Amino acid sequence: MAGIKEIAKITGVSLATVSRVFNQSPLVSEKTRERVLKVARDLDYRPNVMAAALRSGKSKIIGVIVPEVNNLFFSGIINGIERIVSDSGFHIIISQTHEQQDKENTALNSFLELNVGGVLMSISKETEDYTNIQKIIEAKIPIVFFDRPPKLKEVDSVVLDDHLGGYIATEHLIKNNCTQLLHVAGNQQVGIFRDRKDGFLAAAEKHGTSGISHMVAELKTTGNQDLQRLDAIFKANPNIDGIFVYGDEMAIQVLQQLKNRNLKVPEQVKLIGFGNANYSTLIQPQISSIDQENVMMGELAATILLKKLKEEVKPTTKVLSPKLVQRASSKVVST
Amino acid sequence: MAGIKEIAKITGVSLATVSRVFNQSPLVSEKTRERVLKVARDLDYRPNVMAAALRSGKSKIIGVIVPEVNNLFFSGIINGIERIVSDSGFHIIISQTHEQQDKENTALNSFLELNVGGVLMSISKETEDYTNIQKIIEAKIPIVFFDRPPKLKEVDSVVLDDHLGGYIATEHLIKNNCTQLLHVAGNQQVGIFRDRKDGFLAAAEKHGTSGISHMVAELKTTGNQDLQRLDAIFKANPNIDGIFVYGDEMAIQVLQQLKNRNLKVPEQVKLIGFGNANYSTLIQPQISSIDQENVMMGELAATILLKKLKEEVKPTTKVLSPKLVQRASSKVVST
DNA sequence: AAATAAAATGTAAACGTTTACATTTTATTT
DNA sequence: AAATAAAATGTAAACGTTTACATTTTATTT
Repeated sequence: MAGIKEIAKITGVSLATVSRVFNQSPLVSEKTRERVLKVARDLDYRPNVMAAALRSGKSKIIGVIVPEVNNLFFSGIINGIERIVSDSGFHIIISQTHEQQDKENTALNSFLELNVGGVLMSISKETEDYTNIQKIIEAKIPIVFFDRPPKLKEVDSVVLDDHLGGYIATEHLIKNNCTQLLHVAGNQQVGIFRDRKDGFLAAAEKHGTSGISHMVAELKTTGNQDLQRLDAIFKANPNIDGIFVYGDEMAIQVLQQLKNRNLKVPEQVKLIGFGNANYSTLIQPQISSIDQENVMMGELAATILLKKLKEEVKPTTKVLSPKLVQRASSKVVST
Repeated sequence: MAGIKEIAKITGVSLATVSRVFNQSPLVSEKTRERVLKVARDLDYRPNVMAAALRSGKSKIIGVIVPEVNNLFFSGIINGIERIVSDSGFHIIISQTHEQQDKENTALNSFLELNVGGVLMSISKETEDYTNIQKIIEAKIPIVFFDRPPKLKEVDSVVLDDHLGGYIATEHLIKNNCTQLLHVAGNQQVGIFRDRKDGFLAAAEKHGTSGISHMVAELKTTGNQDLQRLDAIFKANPNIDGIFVYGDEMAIQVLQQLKNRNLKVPEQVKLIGFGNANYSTLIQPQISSIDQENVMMGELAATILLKKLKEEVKPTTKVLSPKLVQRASSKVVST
């Protein structure tokens, strides 16, 4: 395998100059640059990332930490990141936390060992101790958070406006003539679920004067108990005609419950989920949802990181707006 | 950040000896080993992976290539790999091909640049040219394939017995009193889908003498046309009472179709999918499926790779047996 | 106790780059 | 044309390990 040395010898130029060519230094004439690149191509030269990393103290690796890889939201983000990073010469290394702080710490330590050039991450639900994140920051490794930033100031992050998402979903139901609203809310320990509920409340209360009533059912577990509680609510409140569910997976199950009660969707009850998961479309009727713009989120986070790798920029928080995706489950049906 | 040099100085031992300690060389006395490890702990020493990789030509990184990360099958495999590799000091780097050969090549080249210690991969559906894989093999980098090996001899691989899976699924339907069998088959270009179909045929034909009849509907696209064709089949063959679908995602859609035709599942028609995806349980009735033992597959592939990293072992192909997971959609109902 | 073998340790070069500093070449100004 | 500034190139050390080979120490055999 040819190295910088061979290229230097063949082109009759010094090691330093060859190195400069590959690091796009402006301190090299067009003529020699071309000569060097030609020889490099001929020799099928590929820079030794390890050597460069050792000498410079920074590797061409970007560490990505997500709670779970097998999740449409996060895998979409990863795709967005890949799209941006792929032609920048950086390699991506993905770690999962499975929502466990110790796995997160292991991953962060791994990144330190690898001298990663930068980090993109979403913190786990469990994480409350930020010392490992601080280590990264102290090591001057640029880090950008997406979706779930830590409660620290002066950090870069790209997040979704979940409050707005809840608001949009609810307003959509109201516009489509729903008057008795129900929000099936997720675990209120989780910030984003709280935001979605608050968005629901804000929209519902805004229209409260015009005969709109609303209620919230908060789910605790993911087991069958929750579903039974929900069913009891449907039984006790037969007038419910619009439901906003905090997530698509639960929305599918709510749809099943409604079917079991012989409530027609969307004729009698309109339904909207959150997350725009692909299985929203596997079922009949297809379920309306709120798209989280996750690919965009990944692209943005990566873009910010790449910029930080080049120059000093002060921390920013970018807030993305979710988008309504209307499908059959919330359509107005003329009778 | 402390290095091997500081440790050597403090313990009064040479660089080489310190290095030996961290590489579990047997050529170091218990006494000095302990002394070195103690000092290392005190200094919070962490070996510089880059330097080691540069000198030895092999990095402590294992490259993993999957078609798609957002896929329960592959993410399960990744989890299996992580479980085995995590406490071996190796780092995992995951790349997706999105079933495109050029992305696969990019990933493989990336791995060469990073001097990965080993590779675990499942080739993309598109891949027919193995030159990049050969490059890895020529570079003496151990490689183990899972689920989709290339058509090369002398490679290590861990695969699923899809034929057996199809057979088990079909036999399950027959045992549960189905006599008019339908197999909804996937794209026959794909080897595993062919195997599943062959398994179906083998089981059906074995019982053909005892009044079992069977037919196959092969799907070409994933669009609505296929669903319409299927519906036509159901209409023309109202006696079908057992359906084996090549995958769970399609199985959900088949279930919808059956419901639309007012065919009761499992009372009138029994249904079984393949893959044991989590959404099989989101819907009513929950869909029976064939579990692909993917976590086990990842664990096994990783185990084989780690062994290959230590010693010379000759290529093996390990075939895993899929398992039946029975749920409501194929239960026998007493009337 | 001497001779030999085995175990433990040490020396020094090397892996392939980057980079601070020095030097040379080219372009610009007077 | 000389003086100066800017651009391009070169030199050599360094990054933190590993490892072939050499040497010393310890254990074993005669």
